[in-house]
Amino acid sequence: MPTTMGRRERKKAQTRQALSEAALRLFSEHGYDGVTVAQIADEADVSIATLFAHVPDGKEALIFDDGSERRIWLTAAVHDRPPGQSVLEALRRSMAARGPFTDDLPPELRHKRDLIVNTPALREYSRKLWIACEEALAEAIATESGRDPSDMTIRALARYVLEIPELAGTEPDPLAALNAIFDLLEHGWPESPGKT
Amino acid sequence: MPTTMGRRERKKAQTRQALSEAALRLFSEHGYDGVTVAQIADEADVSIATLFAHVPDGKEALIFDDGSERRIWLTAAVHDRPPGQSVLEALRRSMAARGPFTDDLPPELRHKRDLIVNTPALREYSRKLWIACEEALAEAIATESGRDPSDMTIRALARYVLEIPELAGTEPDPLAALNAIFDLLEHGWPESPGKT
DNA sequence: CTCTGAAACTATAACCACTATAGATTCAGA
DNA sequence: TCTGAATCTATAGTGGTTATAGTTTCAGAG
Repeated sequence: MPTTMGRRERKKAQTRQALSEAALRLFSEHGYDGVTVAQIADEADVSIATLFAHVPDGKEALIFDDGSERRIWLTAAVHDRPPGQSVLEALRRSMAARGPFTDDLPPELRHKRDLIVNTPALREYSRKLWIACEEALAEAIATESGRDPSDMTIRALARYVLEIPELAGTEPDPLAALNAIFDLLEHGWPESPGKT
Repeated sequence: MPTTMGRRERKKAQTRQALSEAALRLFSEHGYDGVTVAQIADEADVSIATLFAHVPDGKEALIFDDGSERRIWLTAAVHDRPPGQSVLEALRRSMAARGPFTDDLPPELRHKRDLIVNTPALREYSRKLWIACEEALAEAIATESGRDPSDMTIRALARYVLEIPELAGTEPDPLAALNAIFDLLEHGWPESPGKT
């Protein structure tokens, strides 16, 4: 067997990519709500049934991958951090280099990111993909900090970290927002005890 | 004008309540996905068009109110807290007495709460209602703590607090989970600096 | 009390996302 | 080469949701 997949899987990947590109092109041109899945299927030259066979999560999932890349990337960021660096610091730096927080991206990806951030349905689905990593991230943090993985504090921390892209992504200065949020998570809410 | 509304608004409220009750009854009996909006409209003896006129947010919104009650309740919890009590402490106590965190409720409301917690679509919509209060809560916190309302730290705090019902609601001991999360928000993530 | 206009309701038809089914084609491995 | 599974297709259907146009019901003005 050759290292490249067989013709079958190659065609499958081609079809999936054609759908992804068609969707991104049409969304950019007419807006998310201005495009029907029928148009996308047409543009990619497949039937509607085929479209849904490739993208079981529906219309919003068309321009995303299946999310496994995110999960791997996250757990790696936690486990492979340099010595002496805290888990939160590692997550902060990794996130800052990614997603909505840097403009150091090919223009094509920037356009895609802007489309996602400015389209509620896509932003929400992006959040879903992040949240789907909650368990994996919680496990990674539990391992690294020697705590119990069922500790609610860990689950909450994982959730709150994964919520950051949606929370900070729409801010005028996303990177500053990201840093402010990580500061909150590291040190807590700095309130003077109460009113007089 | 009498203190009670006119017949018109009374009938409107009646219809809305009939829809709400019909939906709750049918959801409880056949599950959320086992009921169509047509059945609900039928049970409430109105047309489908009328159903959507009363509940513009769609099927999931049928058993919820419009969310304004939540908003009022939240801002009151912050502004009317006893002297010497911190904002987070006030929110912690208020939330603990409500929603998924106490069983001190009429059995009818308990059933409704269980239905919501166990039905993904309803749980998600409940979260939406909470998040819709983010801006109001952020403003309240900003006022009480003398900070700038556009401070990202405040927005994040508000968001994280409003995320608690969904985060802790499914835990075996929701109240303990709620307290653990509030501890995290108050004191931050207590991590030893890093690995060797 | 009556008129008038707005609001609520209705039936109907349509749109769109999504699913189910059954059959045709294509490829992989025995 | 043969067999079976995967892919794709057309088709028809379900269900949520919206638009339209017309009818009934009420509130307030005169």
